[in-house]
Amino acid sequence: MCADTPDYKDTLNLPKTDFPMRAGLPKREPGWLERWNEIGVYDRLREEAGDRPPFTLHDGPPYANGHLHIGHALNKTIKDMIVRSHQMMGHDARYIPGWDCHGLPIEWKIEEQYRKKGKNKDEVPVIDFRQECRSFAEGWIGVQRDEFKRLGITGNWADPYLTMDFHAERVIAEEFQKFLMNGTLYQGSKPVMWSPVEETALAEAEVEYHDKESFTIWVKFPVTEFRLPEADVSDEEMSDEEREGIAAAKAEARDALVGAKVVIWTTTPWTIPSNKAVVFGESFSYGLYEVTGTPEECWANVGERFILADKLAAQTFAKARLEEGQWRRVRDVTSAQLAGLTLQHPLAGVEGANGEWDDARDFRAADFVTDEEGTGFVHCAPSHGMEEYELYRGLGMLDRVITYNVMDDGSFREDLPFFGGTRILKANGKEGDANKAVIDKLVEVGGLLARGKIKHSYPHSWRSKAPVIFRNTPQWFAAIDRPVGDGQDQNGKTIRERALTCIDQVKWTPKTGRNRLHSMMEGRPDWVLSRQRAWGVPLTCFVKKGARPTEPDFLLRDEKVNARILEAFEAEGADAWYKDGAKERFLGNDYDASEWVQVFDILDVWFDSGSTHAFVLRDRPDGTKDGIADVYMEGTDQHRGWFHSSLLQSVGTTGRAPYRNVVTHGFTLDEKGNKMSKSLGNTIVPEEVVKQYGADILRLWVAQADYTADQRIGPEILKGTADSYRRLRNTLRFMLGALAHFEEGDRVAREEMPELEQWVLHRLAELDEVVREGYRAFDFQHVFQQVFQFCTVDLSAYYFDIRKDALYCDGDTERRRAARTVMDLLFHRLTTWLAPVLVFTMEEVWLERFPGEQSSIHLQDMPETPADWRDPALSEKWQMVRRARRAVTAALEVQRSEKVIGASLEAAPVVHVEDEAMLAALKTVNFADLCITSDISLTGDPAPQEAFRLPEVENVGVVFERAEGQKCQRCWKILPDVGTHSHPDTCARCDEALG
RNA sequence: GGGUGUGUAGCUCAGGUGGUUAGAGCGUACGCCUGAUAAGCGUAAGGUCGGAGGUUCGAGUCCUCCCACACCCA
Repeated sequence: MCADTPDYKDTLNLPKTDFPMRAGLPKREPGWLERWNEIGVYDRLREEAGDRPPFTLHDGPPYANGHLHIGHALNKTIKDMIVRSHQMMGHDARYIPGWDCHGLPIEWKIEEQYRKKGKNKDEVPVIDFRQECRSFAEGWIGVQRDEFKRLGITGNWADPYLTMDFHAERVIAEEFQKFLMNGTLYQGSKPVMWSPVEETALAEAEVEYHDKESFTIWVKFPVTEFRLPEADVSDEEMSDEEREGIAAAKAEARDALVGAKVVIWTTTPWTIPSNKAVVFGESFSYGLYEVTGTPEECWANVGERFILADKLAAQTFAKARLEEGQWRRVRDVTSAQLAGLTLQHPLAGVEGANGEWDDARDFRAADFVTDEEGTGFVHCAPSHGMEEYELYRGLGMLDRVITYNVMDDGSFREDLPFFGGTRILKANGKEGDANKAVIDKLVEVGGLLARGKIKHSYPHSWRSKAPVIFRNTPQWFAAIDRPVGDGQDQNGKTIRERALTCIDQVKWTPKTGRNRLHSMMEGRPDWVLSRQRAWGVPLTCFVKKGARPTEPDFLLRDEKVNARILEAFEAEGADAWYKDGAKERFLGNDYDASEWVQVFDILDVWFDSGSTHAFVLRDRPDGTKDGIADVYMEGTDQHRGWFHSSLLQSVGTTGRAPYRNVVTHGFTLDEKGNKMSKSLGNTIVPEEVVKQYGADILRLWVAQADYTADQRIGPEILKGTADSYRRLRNTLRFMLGALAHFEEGDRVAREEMPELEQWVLHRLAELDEVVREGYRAFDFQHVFQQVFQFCTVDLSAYYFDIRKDALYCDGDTERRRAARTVMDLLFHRLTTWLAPVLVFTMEEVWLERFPGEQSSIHLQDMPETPADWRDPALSEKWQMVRRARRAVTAALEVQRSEKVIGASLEAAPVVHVEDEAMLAALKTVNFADLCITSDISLTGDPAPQEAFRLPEVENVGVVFERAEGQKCQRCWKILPDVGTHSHPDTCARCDEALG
């Protein structure tokens, strides 16, 4: 540049904006939150909803306990993006956040506080205890609400739903009463972990495992009979010889097996009196063994025969003190033969037993038998073991195998022969006398083969540190295969039938959710509704004193009693159940209170949350018309949790599902795909991310991940997310700069625009469909990826790069006005499309252009796309143009790397186009502008040998030529006419622009 | 131990019904620009498609087994 050439920089229309390149989100986000609060965005959208179609995402309530972790953040962010995107697509999208308030973890915390103060829970009145639980939950609700809001989650935070609201407690009780009245409620029993010391049932989370030394015994169960299945000899095809052979073999086996003893091994001798069966493993190899010699002290006799798993025989005999050579294997025992055996309890027929154990024991194969330890046979006391209980429940034989031998305090019932009154554990938790009594009796009757002690991991009470036992306890169940009988049978008669039918009326995202829930529903047992706890909604019912559960008038079913309970709960909460005189109050004058027992179990908290559809969707003014939610959205673990209990509950009370869509997200893992844990030090806490990067980065991480599967998060991933954010932010910043002082009068109609602008509009029309379809399918990842790539590939690297020349250097030309019109249209679309994800940043961008106290992107809808923007023919033409451009750009790159040129404006290449259609197309556009060269020549002549070609762009050869002329000091193009105009060192265009 | 699901470049993801040298963006390296400047443009490197068998003329895509991780259950 000559010394006397003016500096033209100030005469250009350079981008002008105060929008900062760096966001400073952690500091600035709270300001926008404050602003939305002042505007009252959520409420205003509700007020202005008019006849917008409603859209309701029903919140699955988090547990009101502790600070938020990354899973909470993921969960609520997805929900928020669903709600916001539907709002902006034209719905009235409502969202009422909720909290799950009742239940064990809160009870614990309160008990823990008691222990610190040296107080005992049992000495505190229940109502006081419940009140403390309530305040505890309230405290955490406040904390979590603030933490959720900080993430930019919108919703009715002023009036959330709580499962401990009085109305909620009333509805939960009311829903329970529906099960009471329609006959699906019944009392049964089930083995649970029971602490004899505290005389209470324990949940899995309330036990801890410690090493414990236990008695271990090997017990003989005599074989009394052997019978092969009839089918074996009645086969018509069989010859007489075969028949005789089988009969002979059968007789031989019978001689060998009857009188032999099946040996079981157990570490809980006290369960032997409750034994009802023995099971074996179908695939193990078993043998018949005979004792051929014995040492001095031994409980086996010469000639005694035992059936054992071959793999475990030697070690069993060793425990019985037999030495090598004092026993021999006689023969195989096949599983078919095992199945033909009949067993007897070792105490059968013993004098003084009063026939207690005389019935034949059930004997069959089961899949929980192991051949790793023991004998290959497992003794079953289904009252004291989960696996055995499940086995016999599945067989429908529970009534034959359930015993009631063990009392609350761990003692045997008084009338149990030999052992009545003995205790498994003493009151102080130490070993009682029951095990010894059982062992002694077995020795006395010759029922024991061996004994020993073993150290093993065993569950202990978290509170008393004493060992626990498995014990069947009375519990309340909802029968899921019994006809409900409420007349709402359009989807089936029983709860299970209805649930299975309804699953197929729901849309599952991802689709695999359907099968997950379906298989669970097919296989699940009756719903155990009762918990022996204090903080929750009680099972509001009465049972007749002295009546058995099977008697028809066992349960009190009276609408008037129910109504009194509900009225009290509505006004006073479920505490009313625990107040003095509650029984008399609710039973009223119609019943003699002394004849009825008030039930004090509380409902499974899954029943609470399973009922939210009733007290939220059905009952709230901002619920839904039909009580059904458009969407339930939770983690995949909720197939067994909330999706499951909500469906069971809803189907049992309304006959249909409470949701139309079920969306699930996976779990959040660390960067390597492992579970996060404090001990591994790989946890990412939302609060930290917000502090370091801002909530928008966390939200963007959610949008970039495939949330339907497990996702990963970690320092590197967050850094990548922040990088993407910056790229996008700068693109928006450029738009803002280009739009400075844009006015309505500058607007140019589509048909007046250059084709390049029309092509951008075509892309916008395409994207509009992608965005809306994506949001409707809850597929944020696809939406964001498409929009983001559009911004980088189509805008930043192409359209913006090309139009910088016109935007900066043109005077008030139609070309420039068209470009700015497109910028404006882009602005409205990009901001609204991205607002559901980047709630803070899009507000910032929006306010930069449309400041104002009441202004907010979140009050906007996504603009409709005019039908004529879509122009497939134009699009096809411009794909061709862009292909040719790629060849030119690549050709220039060669010159650049060889230091022939720096900027592309130094070039004016000759482009040989050997395709007529392409040549014709290129001639209709300003190809030099598109390639950002000072000039370009188009020719149909065949390209010379030395021309540059791209293998993927056929029929185009580029011959490099340097641009002729001088550099225009204003627009930097190199043109021949520079210097011939009134403004020194300018080209014609710039000269005119300068006026 | 059982059931379900996931596994494609450093990162986030595309890859209808099996068919040419497996794609994109980000990041990285290098170059250009210095009028989007702690920015912008371009080029390049980078993958035994978790592993091993099998079906097929041909498999990231179908089948079997295995491995890793996760969730649910026992």
